[in-house]
Amino acid sequence: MEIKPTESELEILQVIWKKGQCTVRDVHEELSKNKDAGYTTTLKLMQIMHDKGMVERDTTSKTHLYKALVTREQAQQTAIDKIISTVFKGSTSDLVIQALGHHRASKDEIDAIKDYLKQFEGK
Amino acid sequence: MEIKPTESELEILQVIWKKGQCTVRDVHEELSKNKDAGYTTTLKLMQIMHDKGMVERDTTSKTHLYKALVTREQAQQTAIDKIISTVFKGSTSDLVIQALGHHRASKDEIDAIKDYLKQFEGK
DNA sequence: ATCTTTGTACGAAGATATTCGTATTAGTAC
DNA sequence: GTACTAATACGAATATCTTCGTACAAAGAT
Repeated sequence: MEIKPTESELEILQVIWKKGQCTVRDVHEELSKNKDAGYTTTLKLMQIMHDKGMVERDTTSKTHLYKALVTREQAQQTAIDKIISTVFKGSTSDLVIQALGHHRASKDEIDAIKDYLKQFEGK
Repeated sequence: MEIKPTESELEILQVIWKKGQCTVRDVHEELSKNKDAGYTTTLKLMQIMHDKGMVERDTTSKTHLYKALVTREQAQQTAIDKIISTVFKGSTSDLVIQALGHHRASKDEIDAIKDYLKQFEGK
């Protein structure tokens, strides 16, 4: 299945990923902090996401409860694949170096990456 | 200035970045290899990119010559910033590790990254 | 000079994404 | 029950992106 959330869908997914389970109102309140859109706009988007199979919902009570079907990891992978092929000429290391260069990582983060790289030692 | 090339614009930029300087025909031939769209579609898109200030063009001769004004590095940075904030919760190291995990990097690439990380040694 | 080829300009149709108004329904309070 | 509130459903307007047909202009071949 092809996973390609749009801009707005990603904003919504972020809220759902964070809270785990959401009503439309939950999502809307959260989005309202940064952006100003009508309640029914959020509702409609979430309905569309449901149609697309990106989220599931429990409709037993009047107020529906939404959960993500697309995991954050899937979305991460899709996003990485896309930018590696479109702007990084297929080079993973270019991406990594560029990322580290402009987003000053903390020492812990650097250490985490170094640890991660150790597994390639013997090769 | 906000740089946010669309999907199609990115495909075109890739060709321009690679060749440095392009006619519409150059770009179109290149795109035709993977995709099948009309010549005037490519032309129109490049005109729009010009309107948006993404490319400049030399119109002294009948056949116009296009150059990119948006650099690959800028596009890379924009792309990274966006996915770090939308799907990686702001964590650069998550991005790096996820990237390395799914795109088996070559030994040379790994080495390049290790070298790069050395500059953080003393900190 | 005319014909053919190759190019640009431009408008408009089609596709997709976003926004919102209005109608309706379910629950709550009185 | 009636009125009020909070929710969903749905259609339609708007915006943005993509595609292409048609018109016209410049250059080259005969």
